[in-house]
Amino acid sequence: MEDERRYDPHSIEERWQRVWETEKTWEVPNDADPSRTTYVLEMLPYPSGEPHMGHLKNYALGDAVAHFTRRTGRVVLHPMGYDAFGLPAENHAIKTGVHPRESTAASIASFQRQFRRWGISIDWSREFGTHEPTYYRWTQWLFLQMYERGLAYRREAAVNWCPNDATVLANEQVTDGRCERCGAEVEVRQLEQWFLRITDYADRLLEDLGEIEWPEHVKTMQRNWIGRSEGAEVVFRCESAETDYPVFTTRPDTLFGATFFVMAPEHRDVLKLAAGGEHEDEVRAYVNRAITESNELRGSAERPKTGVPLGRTVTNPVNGEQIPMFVADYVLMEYGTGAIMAVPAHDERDHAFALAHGLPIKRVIEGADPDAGPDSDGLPYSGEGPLTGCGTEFDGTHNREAFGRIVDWLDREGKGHSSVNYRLRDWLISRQRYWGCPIPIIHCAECGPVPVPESDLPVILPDIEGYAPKGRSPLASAEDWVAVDCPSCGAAARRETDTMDTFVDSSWYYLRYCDARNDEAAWSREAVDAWMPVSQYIGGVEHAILHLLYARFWTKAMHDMGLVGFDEPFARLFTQGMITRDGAKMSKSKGNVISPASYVDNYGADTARCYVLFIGPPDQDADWSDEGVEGVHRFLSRLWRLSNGLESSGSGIVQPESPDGAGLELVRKANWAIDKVTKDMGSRFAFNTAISAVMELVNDCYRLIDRTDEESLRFAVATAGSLVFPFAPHLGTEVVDRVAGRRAWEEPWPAVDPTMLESDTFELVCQVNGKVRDRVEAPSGADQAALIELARSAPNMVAHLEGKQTVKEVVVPGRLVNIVVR
RNA sequence: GCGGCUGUGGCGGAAUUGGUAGACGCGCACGGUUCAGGUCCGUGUGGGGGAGACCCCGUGGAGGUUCGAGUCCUCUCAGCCGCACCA
Repeated sequence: MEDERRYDPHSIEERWQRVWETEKTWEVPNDADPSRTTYVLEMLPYPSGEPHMGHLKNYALGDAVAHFTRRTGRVVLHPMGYDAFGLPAENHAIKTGVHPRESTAASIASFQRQFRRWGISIDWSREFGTHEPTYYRWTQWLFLQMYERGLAYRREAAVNWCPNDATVLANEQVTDGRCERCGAEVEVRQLEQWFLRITDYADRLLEDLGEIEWPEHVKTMQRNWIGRSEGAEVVFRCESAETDYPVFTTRPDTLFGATFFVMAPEHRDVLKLAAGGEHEDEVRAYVNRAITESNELRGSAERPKTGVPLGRTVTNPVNGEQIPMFVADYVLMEYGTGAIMAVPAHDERDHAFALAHGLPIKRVIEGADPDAGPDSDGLPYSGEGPLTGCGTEFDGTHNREAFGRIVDWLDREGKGHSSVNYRLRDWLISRQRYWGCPIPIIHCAECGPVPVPESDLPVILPDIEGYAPKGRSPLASAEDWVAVDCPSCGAAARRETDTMDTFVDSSWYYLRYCDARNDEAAWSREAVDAWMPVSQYIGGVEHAILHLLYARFWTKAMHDMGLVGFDEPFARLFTQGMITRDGAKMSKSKGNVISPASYVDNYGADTARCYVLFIGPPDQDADWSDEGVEGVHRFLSRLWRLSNGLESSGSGIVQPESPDGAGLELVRKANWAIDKVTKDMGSRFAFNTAISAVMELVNDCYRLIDRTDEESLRFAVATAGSLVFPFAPHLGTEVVDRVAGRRAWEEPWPAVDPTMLESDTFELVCQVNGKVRDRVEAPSGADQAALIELARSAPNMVAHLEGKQTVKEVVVPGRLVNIVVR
């Protein structure tokens, strides 16, 4: 019934998966010799529904790297876990009433099944989900370590508020200023929130980008996100209020051109300054409107510049001029000091505001904006040039020089100093959500926030009645859980009811894998130092900023606490491209979603895995094609049929002593393939060309099969199996087993026989004036003169050289001769 | 607006250091196997010209450097992504 001549991936794959499962082939010890360890890690999946094509690509990539690395003699840690807390499971619970724990467990089970069917080489002894108390106990512990060192703190902040669902939203839940779920316009509310002090690490996060091998565009994105600006803090005094107001500016060289002064609506002195003045009511109304408006609305640069005068002035420290104060929503409280000096001649925004409010525009740098019309004054001009119109010795000085001199002057006068500012904000980690890690803090009326004692960890996430948001954290409804005694004074107190952002969970999971079953500590320093940093991290670009920045920050914080001995978590990073369908992102609404499971059912895991790697360069987006899958399946079938037609040598993969004719050709091709695949895997992520090299080898086997000796063919086929193993581990194993009687994963990576990479002759390309005119067979060792002679005597060369005068002869040994003529 | 990425046959892509453009796969065409279809095997396949040997053109576009450019430089067009009132 069963056709023996037919490649049957399912029986092959199940058979080897059983071996790997029972022998625990991919498990590694915690205390491996650090000089031999390599840590290969793919970003852990968020378990929601079934794995999709992006997962298949991610883990096929990582597994190829892991397999290849193992066979080069390294001990490889290749673990798996689940980023299990998060909003989708909670939203599902709100809709269906099913506890997030149940839907998450179902999804995890599905991921586990699929990963096993795909044959991914995972050390299952280290598996965990971030929602398990044995994991989040340590998330809480680490949070408290940060709290004790002041790295975690609580303050009031503006957060996104959905008036319809009566809940706070995560930034990720706000799309175009609207609530992702109900579509209501999001408001801003001031609430007490927990933050992690990532801004303390801004400079190190920036500098250490130089030490890690990451794609340049990811580093650039992180640099832009951190947004370091150098400038100065300058003090403007408001005499009538007897208060100094510092501002941050990147252009202290334009200080003489400051003609007004603007404060953010959130600035706490705004109402006080306006009080009693003629604009008091107007200011109050303006501030009230501004602070309830969405960031989305306020953030637009195209928006007209509005604002209200405060009815007071400040003194420009360099010239003593009194300039008017305003409140305007284009100034952000979160950046700098929440107040700015406005230089309308040299700043686009200040210019727009000055025009709208009839304020003076004073040029202090010579130059004109190139985009300004010929009849305009060329303002606002933000370029460089000499200073002008200051009425001091600075006039005529180039602004670059004036920058430093003005800052020095301010410093001497006690009116300012050089300063650095960052775009990066502290990381807001509290979420008014149920399905997350509880923040281990107890609020006591007497003692304030008190950490939960270490011995009481973990603070278990309690079961609750309803998940629907009611204007406060869902956990607040678990009265029995919330009410506790203060660990410090024993008085009645209440637990913190916010949970942590899920990015906290995923900021340290890679450390836990190193020592996943430790119930005494988050990890032992020895285990972590043996494996970390991750040698190769692989995941989607969508995490280029948040996850990858948070994890770097976390590692640096752990390093400073002495918990780890390194301060970058991921030495090398690879970001994979998306798999699209008909050129578009797969989504349920487009109806173009295809699942890996159906392809694994139809063609086997090896075909599905090979195809996602063959489809194109892995860092680029690639479009899925069913015909392409069949092509890869055909290739694997052809390799299987070759192995099926051969008797096993039972003695390993052995290159024949001295093959000749077709046999020699095959042995050479096999060595060429070894060389090609090794280079493609070892020095770049070129899986697509590596697979095509094995295809070429297989094609040559078919081409030469009738003329070659069996030993050479066996060597070529076994080599093909051995080389394809990292991409198609089951078939690779099957072929090496059948033909050579060895277990592919235990075989060292094949070594090239350099003598087989060379041949006696090569094809010499003959050019005249850079154009190919002929090709001739040339001996490999021939010298330049001999090559020129050969080229000149090639038939079509003779025709092109006839009657021409030679100007120059260029020889590239082993490749070509180019004769330049007139 | 700022920053980044990508443009190569009918399609996905290859060309690692400036040295034969189009490897490999898909698709298509023809032939073989087969009762037939499919499978499988083989041959061909950038465009144009020529009976043919061959010739011309060709890597988004325009220039440039070079004996030689998909690759380096300048300008430019198109598409995608990230950030965006950050003083």
